[in-house]
Amino acid sequence: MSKKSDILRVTTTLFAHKGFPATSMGEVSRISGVAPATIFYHFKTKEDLFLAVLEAARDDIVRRINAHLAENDAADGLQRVKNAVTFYLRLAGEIEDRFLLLHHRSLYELAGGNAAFERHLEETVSSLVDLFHAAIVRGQQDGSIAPLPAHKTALIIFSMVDGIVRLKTHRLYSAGSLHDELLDACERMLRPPTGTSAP
Amino acid sequence: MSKKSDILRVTTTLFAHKGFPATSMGEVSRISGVAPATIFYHFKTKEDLFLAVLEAARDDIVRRINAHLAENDAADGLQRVKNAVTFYLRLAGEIEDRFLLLHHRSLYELAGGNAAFERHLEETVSSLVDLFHAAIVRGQQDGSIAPLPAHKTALIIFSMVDGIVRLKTHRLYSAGSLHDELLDACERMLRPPTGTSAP
DNA sequence: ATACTGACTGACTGATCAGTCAGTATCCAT
DNA sequence: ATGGATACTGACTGATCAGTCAGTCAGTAT
Repeated sequence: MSKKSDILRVTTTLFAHKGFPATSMGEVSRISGVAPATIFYHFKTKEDLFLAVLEAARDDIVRRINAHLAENDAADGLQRVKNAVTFYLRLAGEIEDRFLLLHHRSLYELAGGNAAFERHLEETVSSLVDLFHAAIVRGQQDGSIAPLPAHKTALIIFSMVDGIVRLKTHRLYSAGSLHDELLDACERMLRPPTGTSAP
Repeated sequence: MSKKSDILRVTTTLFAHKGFPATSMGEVSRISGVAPATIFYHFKTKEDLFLAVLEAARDDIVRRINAHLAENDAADGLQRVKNAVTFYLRLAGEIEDRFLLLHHRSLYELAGGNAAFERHLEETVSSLVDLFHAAIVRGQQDGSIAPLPAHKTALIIFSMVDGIVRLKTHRLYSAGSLHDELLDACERMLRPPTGTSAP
């Protein structure tokens, strides 16, 4: 099992930083110290290898999110949204490789012609958007969040947070320092007009 | 000048939809009906061609934004931000190719090792963020926008809007229908606490 | 000992890649 | 008409690509 995990580990960072088409199997072989033919023994094609790497990354992220949610139970829905934003930013810093991987356009192009990639992409986005969606619904129940369309608002917040992560991983601006302003923006965006509170 | 513009036109859509590494010069040649050697006559290398395509796309976008700003003078800063958001979404629909191009990761990877790409990328992001930044500053002067850190807020709004564009161009969810909610989100995020208005 | 297994590999293939080069066609200015 | 620039091309190259294949090897069951 050692060589197979070596291949996965090396391929994760290569695909994350160079993308699918720009990464050659020869490079994976050279860096991991595994013979080219061995890679094709474990993974039938280059696309299969990419899919395996993507699924491992997604599983890792989802696993960490679930662990975080299980351990942290915020006071109200709004606080839970803010917790989720903070956690998302922190996670994107801790396991940058996996986020770079999920942000690659190669993924979207392959999704156009391959059902497995398409399913993977939809599931990934859904599970991340749901993270915010659940918190918003809860906030609307306890009165900490205004009665906005929950799913659309979740998409907007996801776009916003994911966009900041993108700026950060691409080293555009010092996006890390946007954390406080991002939380403020969420609060202003979500809180009810005035003084409305839990029942 | 006909062949050169043929090459640029074909390459724009190919790079936009397949990315830099996955697009071969042979493909550009085949589709544009121009001999491979002719492409290298006009553009010294593949990277040079990519840079030319990117700069044409950026120039096009900036030109359209300037034309829009010259023709539309909103009532106040907040309205100007909302105009900019609407215009950005509309532009991303009208000239999807150019936005797909700017969203490609290849760009960011090339920016890591090539000063010309790095400069291009920074200038592009700046000119788009500035669009929102100028409107926010004006809104803070006329009292329609709360006294938030203008540049950071502009980055957050840019991330949000650009993220929605991404969902849209990648056909994830019906992100086009998020337009109204996006404007609401901007307004809630930006407007002053209560009843503050222009002097 | 024999037979079979999964893990692994070196050597190879045909296709395709970006890029080159010598040479042709078209033009306008002299 | 002629010389020189500009536009263009077919034929080519060496490198690299994803993927194949025949076969080695350690372990294990019979």
